[in-house]
Amino acid sequence: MMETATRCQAYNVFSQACPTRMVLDRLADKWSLLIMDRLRDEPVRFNQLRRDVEGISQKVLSQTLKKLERDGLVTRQVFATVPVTVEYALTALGHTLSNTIESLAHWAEHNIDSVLAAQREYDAVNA
Amino acid sequence: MMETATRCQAYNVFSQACPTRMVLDRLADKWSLLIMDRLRDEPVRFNQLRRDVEGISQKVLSQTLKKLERDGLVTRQVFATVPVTVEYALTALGHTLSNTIESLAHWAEHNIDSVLAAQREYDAVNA
DNA sequence: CGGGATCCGTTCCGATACTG
DNA sequence: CAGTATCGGAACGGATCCCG
Repeated sequence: MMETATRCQAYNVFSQACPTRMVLDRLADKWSLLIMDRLRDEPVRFNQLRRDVEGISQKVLSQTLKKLERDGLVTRQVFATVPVTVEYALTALGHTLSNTIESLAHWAEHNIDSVLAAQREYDAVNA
Repeated sequence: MMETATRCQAYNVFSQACPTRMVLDRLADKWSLLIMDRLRDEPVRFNQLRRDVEGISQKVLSQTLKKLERDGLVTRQVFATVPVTVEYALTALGHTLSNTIESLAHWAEHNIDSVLAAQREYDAVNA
């Protein structure tokens, strides 16, 4: 388990060279987790994804999907219809991650009120 | 549970107005999760945090801590020593989130090899 | 020690236009 | 339908200087 030279020790998770941090850095953007969450239950086509993940531009969607595909989390399948159809889906690896994403979403759902309350209080004090 | 007007339904997690997305947007930056992970076990002072979370600048650390404090995830305690001492720590709310963060870190630790392999393969094909 | 203020390059990102 | 290419503004983020 610890034979990989680049793998960080537990006490060194914060080092820049730590691969865990590399993964975290890659996923900690505005859209990646959201897109993966949308793909959790079914394959989705490009423009459908664009409509469902509200607010994302087509450029950024394209870029993000490419990164997720490169990381082995998402597959891109082209169907030779006219016009062409492209389906994006989670890989097996992607599915293992989506469980964690869901727990993050659940935390947010359950604690949004506390967060909003804290923000209001903070803003009231720091007027 | 669903009485809050701004809370999204399960089928609408991707809407911009969804509070779950607001929380996700806030945490999905380069440093927030990393800082919270460092605070998991003990309160940490500003410059110690700066040293431990490798690569973060003092400006960005300061900004990120302020946001985390505003969200009610982190507390800031000032001690009137000379020179002044400031300790950052997780709130109770912050601790409930840190469990999820840890599972994300564990996923990364366990699957980094698969991700790196996928990247190499992708780069080889798209030369 | 724990920041704030400023400057400045880079990256991000949205809008628009175009293509197979 | 599923993208790519280009442009320009906005936001991010690092380096430096300064202060209580």
